[in-house]
This record gives sequence, C-alpha cells and structure tokens, in this order.
Amino acid sequence: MALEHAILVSLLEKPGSGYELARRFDRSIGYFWAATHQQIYRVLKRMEHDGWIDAREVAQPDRPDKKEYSVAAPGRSALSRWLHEPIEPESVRHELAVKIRGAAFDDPAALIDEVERHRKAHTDRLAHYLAGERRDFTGPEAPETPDAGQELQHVVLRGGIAYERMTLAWLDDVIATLRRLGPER
Amino acid sequence: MALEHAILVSLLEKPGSGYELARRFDRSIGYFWAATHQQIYRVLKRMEHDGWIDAREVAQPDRPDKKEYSVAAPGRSALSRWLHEPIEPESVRHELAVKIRGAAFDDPAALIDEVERHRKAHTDRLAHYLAGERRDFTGPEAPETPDAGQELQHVVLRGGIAYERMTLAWLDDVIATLRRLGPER
DNA sequence: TCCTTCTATGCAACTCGTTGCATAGACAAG
DNA sequence: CTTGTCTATGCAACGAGTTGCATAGAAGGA
Repeated sequence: MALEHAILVSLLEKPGSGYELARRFDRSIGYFWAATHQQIYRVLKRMEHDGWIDAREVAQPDRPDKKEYSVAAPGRSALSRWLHEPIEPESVRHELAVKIRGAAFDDPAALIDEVERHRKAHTDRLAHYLAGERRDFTGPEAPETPDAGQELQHVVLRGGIAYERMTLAWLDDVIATLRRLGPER
Repeated sequence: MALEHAILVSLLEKPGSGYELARRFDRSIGYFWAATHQQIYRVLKRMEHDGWIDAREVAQPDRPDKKEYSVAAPGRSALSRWLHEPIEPESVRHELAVKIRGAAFDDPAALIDEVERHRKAHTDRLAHYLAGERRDFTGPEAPETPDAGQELQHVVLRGGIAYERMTLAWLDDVIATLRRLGPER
C-alpha cells in the first residue's frame, strides 16, 4: 500500500488537514495517485495512531476548526524505508483499451463518440499541466534556481505532459482506425 | 467493474478455461487489465451463475480435466450494453512518480538504481510488444487483409508500444535529473 | 523414490477502495 | 428565511483485490 506514503510526501511538501489533502488529491499529487477523502481520513487516523504524523487542532474564526497534520520522525523514517524498497511494475487498468478490443464484437463506429470524449478530457488535462508548468517552473514567476523538491516535481510533471501528448496521438490513431472499420460493416 | 467485461472480450476472441484465461491475463489482454487467477475463477463462477457464459467439461487424457467457457447470448448483450456506457477517466496509480517526489526528502541518487531497474523492465516489454507486432501484424506471417478484431488488437498494441517508448524517454529524463541533484547534496 | 514443475481449480481471511449518508458551522444568493 | 455552497470530519456497508493455503494428477529430473 502506498497511500500512506503519498500522504507523507504531500505532508512533507506542506502540512495540512485531511480536507486540504483531499483537495491536493484532486489536483497535483492526485494526478499520480488517486484517493477519495474517505480513504484519506481513515489512513490519517491510522498514521496518527502509529505515530507517523502529529495532529494539531487549529481554530479558525470564519470556518470550522481543522486538524493540521505534520510528519513526525517515525513517519519520515517509514518513508525513507519505503523509498529504498524496490517496487513492482505497475499493474495497469486501461478500461478504454478493453473496450476497443471489445468493439470488434459490436459496432466499432459506436465507440467513436466515447473516444472523442476521452480525447477532449486529455486535451484539457494537457493544457492544465502546461499552465502549471509555466506558472511554477518555466514562466517569469518561477524560481531561477529551483531546489531539489522543485526539480523533482517538475520532472514528474514532465512525465504527465509526455503521457498526455502520447495519449492524444494514440487516441487520434484509434479514432482513425474506428472510422476505417465503421462504414464497411 | 470491468473484469467481467475483459473476460467476455477474451472469451469472444477465443473460448478457454479459467486457467487459460489466467495465462492470457499474464500476457496479451493482461497488459491492459491485470487480474490474478483467484479473481478470474470467482468472477467466472458468478458469470456462469448469471448465465453470461456456458461451461463445458473437457476431459484431457494427459492433463487434469478442465472447464471450457464460452460466451452465451446474455453475456454478449451485457458486453454490448457496457460498450455503449460512458466510462470515467482512468484513476492513475503511479507509485514511481510518488517515489520520485518523495526523493526530495531523502537521497535522490539512491533512487537511480530503482529507476534503472524500471527502465530495463520497460525496455523488455517494448521488445516483447514489437516482437508481437511483427509476428501478428507487420511481419510476413501476418494476414494481408486483417479483420476488424485484428485491426483493433493492433491499434491497442500500438498504444502499448507508444506508452513504452514515452516511458523510456521519461525515465531517461528522470535518471538525468536524479544524477544532476545527487552529487550536490 | 522423492522433489519439483506444470496444469487445473478452489476456499478463507484480510485489506483496500467505493458509495451513500450524516453532521455542522459559515456565508452568499434569492 | 430558506436554500445552496464551501469547509471540515466522519460512519457503515459493500464490493473489489490480494495473499496464503490446499488439493490433485501427470511429467521429468536427481
């Protein structure tokens, strides 16, 4: 399980509450590790119980109070231990690929709209990544001498950008293939 | 849930036993939808109970008997229904990306070996995909006029190839970044 | 002969992840 | 003044996925 470790990384980058973490998992780190707020609250509770993180009650005058978490020493060494462990190759779950193969037993052309919907989602995400890259790393507001953390966030973001570009090119290939097969049958 | 649908696609491509399906999920369709034999046997049982698939006992003289499954009419229409439903954008789980961001709080250089191990795994998988493409689609043994099923399997495989190439280029970027950060700290 | 490997199927227990629902204060719009 | 939205946290139930173990026939090697 790696949600604990993703949370540790996120809390080391910046301490925050369960709610704030949940929002980060909707953007930023969530693009590489998805999680809902339920999962996050449950795991935070366990991590606090295990002494990996410290909680601090923060009273907010104009909002409900929150519990701000930060990483404790045992959490830091747990992260370090995990970083030195080898990990298995990712097990992929690519539903769209299954659908495309399945289209052979149905109407291939009927999938085109769906694939174009995905294409649009990936176009949006690419634009979002590129805007983030300009804002944080390559634009005029970006630091001239980034630290290790920023360099590493940037290389991960570059991976996201490369992934979206590759996916867009592939989806075009898929659409062209579906169109080619459609009318004949 | 889509394991049922991945199994339907695989059984439509070719009927087989739970064991044979488990082996396909180690190659082929398993590159886009991972599953263990336990999951497969359990889901097959439910699908048979629901009338989606038919089972046929096959006695084998030199091996244990097996149950060969094939898709029944209700299974086919279930697949068709699923193909016409929209699906959510994939929720990603990219453990290595989390580790790379985590490396900022540890020794970045210590990750290099791990990343190189992944690089090797992706090199092997790319070679495997390319060999499969040559064997089934672009080589001299390949059919001159592929049917829809083959065209669609090919476009999915091209996606896998593009993914591996993109990943290899990105891992080189990651390694270069880690090396750059390593010695300074 | 024993040990391992391959084919073939399955149970039981557990953990992880998802979905629906609930609560509650603060604020803005209608 | 009610309704909706945002912040903030959480429970309960269920479904999906993982891990460990068990069985059993056949083949091949030490």
